[in-house]
Amino acid sequence: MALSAITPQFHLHQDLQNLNSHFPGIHSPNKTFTLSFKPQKPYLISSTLNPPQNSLNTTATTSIAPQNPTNSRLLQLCLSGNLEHALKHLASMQEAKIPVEEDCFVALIRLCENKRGYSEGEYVWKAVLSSLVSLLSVRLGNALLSMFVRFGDVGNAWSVFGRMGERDLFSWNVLVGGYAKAGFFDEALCLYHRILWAGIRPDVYTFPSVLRSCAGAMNLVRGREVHAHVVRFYFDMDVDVVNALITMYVKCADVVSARMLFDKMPTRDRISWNAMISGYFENDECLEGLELFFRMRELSIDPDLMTMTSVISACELLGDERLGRQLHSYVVRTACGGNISVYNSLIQMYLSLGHWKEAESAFSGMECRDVVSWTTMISGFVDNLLPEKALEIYKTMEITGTMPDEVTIASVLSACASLGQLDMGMKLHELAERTGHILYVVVANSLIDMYSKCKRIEKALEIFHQMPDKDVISWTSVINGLRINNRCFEALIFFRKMKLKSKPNSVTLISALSACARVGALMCGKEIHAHALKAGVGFDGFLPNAILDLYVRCGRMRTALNQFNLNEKDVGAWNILLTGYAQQGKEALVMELFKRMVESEINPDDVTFIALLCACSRSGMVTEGLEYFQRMKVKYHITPNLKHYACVVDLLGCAGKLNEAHEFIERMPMKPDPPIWGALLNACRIHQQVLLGEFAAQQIFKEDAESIGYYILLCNLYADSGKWDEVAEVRRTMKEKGLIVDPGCSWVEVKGKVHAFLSGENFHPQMQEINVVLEGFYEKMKTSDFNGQESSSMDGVETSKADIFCGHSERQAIAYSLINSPPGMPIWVTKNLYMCQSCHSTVKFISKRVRREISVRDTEQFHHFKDGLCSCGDEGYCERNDKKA
DNA sequence: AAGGGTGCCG
Repeated sequence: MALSAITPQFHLHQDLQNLNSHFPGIHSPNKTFTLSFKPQKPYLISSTLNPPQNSLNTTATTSIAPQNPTNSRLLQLCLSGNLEHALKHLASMQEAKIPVEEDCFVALIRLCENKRGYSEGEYVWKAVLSSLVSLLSVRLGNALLSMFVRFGDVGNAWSVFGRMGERDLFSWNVLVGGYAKAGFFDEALCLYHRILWAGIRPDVYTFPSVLRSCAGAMNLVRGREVHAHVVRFYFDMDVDVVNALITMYVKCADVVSARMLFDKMPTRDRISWNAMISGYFENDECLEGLELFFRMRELSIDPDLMTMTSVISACELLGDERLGRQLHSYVVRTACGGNISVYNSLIQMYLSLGHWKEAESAFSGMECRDVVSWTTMISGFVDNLLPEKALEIYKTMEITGTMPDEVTIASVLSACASLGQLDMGMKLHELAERTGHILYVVVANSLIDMYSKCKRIEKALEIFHQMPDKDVISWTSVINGLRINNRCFEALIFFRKMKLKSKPNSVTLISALSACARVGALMCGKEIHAHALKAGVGFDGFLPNAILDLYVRCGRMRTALNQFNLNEKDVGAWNILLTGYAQQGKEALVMELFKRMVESEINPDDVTFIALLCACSRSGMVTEGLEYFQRMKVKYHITPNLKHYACVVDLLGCAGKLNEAHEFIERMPMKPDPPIWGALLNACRIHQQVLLGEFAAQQIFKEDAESIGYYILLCNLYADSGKWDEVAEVRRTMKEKGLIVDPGCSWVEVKGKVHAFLSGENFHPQMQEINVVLEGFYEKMKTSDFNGQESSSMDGVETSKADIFCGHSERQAIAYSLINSPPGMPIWVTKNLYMCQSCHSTVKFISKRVRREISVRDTEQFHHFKDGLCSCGDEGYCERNDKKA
């Protein structure tokens, strides 16, 4: 039966009459008693009792010592704390149908409560129920109420409450407190008003629970009403009640009211100070909080553990490392020194300010550590981009025998994710399954992220589908996982599904936008852009730059520039634009834009120089590129990373300076990684330097024998040099290793819908028409002199050459949009692999025949085809861009 | 006799 069934639906004026008749001094000005009653959560009860109108002054049944020896024995067992025997004794008494006296039940219930024996308590409650003739006495009922509330079982507490013949204020207070603690704030407030209607005068124990409910519901209006009640009942001088009021105001974000109360207090205890100080911190008014903390010190009131933990975490918010160190030394000198929580917040403070060495020494100096200490270290190392150290700490934690909780597991998983440590991640998965921690949403979310980042997207999807409750982060993780596993199309399908169930946040939108940008889904991206603006998050965090990135990657530079002008022009925005122009092959614009960036006093960062180096590399501007590389180090004090070195190798190598590139690698201050050797291998392919290329490949396979891209490069190197036996050898190795070439995939957006074409698959409903159209073009190409220029490279060996890794899916995409879009409309295709020379020629031909602009964006750059020409320049294309597959 | 008020980890 629902709570509302026994909650009388009072009419407002009737309530007021009631109230006025009991407390003539109290009337109902303003909004004080305008209460709304929401439908209640259902609780099973088997009583239809209404609370008595006035249950004050009811006396508990006087307790009488047990009359018979069996009862005496039970009482004795209870008093000696032997729950197990007591329960056995109870069972035997029930079997023998010996009535159990109230005293025994009360003692037994208290014992259950003290021993935290929930199931035992429930058993006793059933025993009480079965022996119950009429209604529960106040004494027995209160004991049961107290026990169930302690166990957080408000359902049973309510059931007990309903079976009580009489109740005193204690009964009401316990129940209100139980609802408040269990998070049923509306129910607690409803009960509070029933206390008033019943004509009972609340006491100092009532208000803290009621105020906690107002705070929990973030209901300032109700909180103010209760404040008015406090004043009218003359409890506004009681320190505990006023402390609760301060806390209520603080949690409802009304710090000013809290402070007014605090200032008016005739006496304050430490809790008043703590509530007010931490209240300031919670409301981001750290300076005021610190000021109050110093006032407290001036008044020689010693801060306690709670004061210290909250002030220390305020240093974290303020970024005040100096004060943090002072507090640290204060903590060491005082009694707080041995406290785990205080130390935990110190460690957290150091870690969040990036001083992980201090955190480490504070941590190692701790006499004892709890799971929070360990977890703080682990997640702190993850945040400080030191996942290896996070795993080290976790391994030590395992040795010391501390059991990880759900937060620990989530943090360690995030370390595994950033390290790509699948083995460790799978061990944690097993652990989470075994301990039941997988039921926590955070744990499952971290697992999705870990599996995605370790390239096990199927596992990630499996976990996602098994989750009973998915939150925004679950959806975002799976969308992002699909995106980073090159399954952007599916990512967008999930995004659509998500919108029906859960509200995407700005992180979700960024991930979805990035997926759109990847597959060139402009309309879909625009929709998300509009959604973001409508939801009022369009300018949150990285979202403006994600939108900019969408337009740039879809090749809509004009729209991109508009967006750029709207955005706050941070380094990120400039970098996106620079990278975009570099991909469009507009080197001169890149240089110009960089000049303007510097003029507008934006400091370039490492990414900026990657864009610049790429632009130089693409246009063969070796001198300029090397100059930028120097400038980055000398003028901007940016230490080049592996990606910069790879860019320089590419720059030198593609320009034919292979030996210089090799020497450059040898001179590197760090160990070259596979992508750097890959750049050299690619250069060797362009300039047909088989020996050096083979050397580079050897270096790569020593470290990375699983990435398919390098095998394809090597294959192409051999193919371009006519070494067909070696090609076959490499392909055999690939097959042995089970490496599968990504199927070519092209996306085209027609009428706002993205269509994906997978090479080798023919399941598109219009596939027949598409093939007819393509056949037509091939026929015409044969008869025209258009294909003359590349006939030399297309004869005989064509199928064995680089083209085998293309998939040619872009042809289908183009044919599809020719059929389905109006004449003259430009066509935009996005591709997951590099466009092969044969496709390049075909598309050039098509663009001339149909007089349409066709843009194909492959993994490397944009090809804008118009009137039989491509923006990349045909020579340039053969040289540089028919290289990597 | 019991019940209430303050802090730390993703």
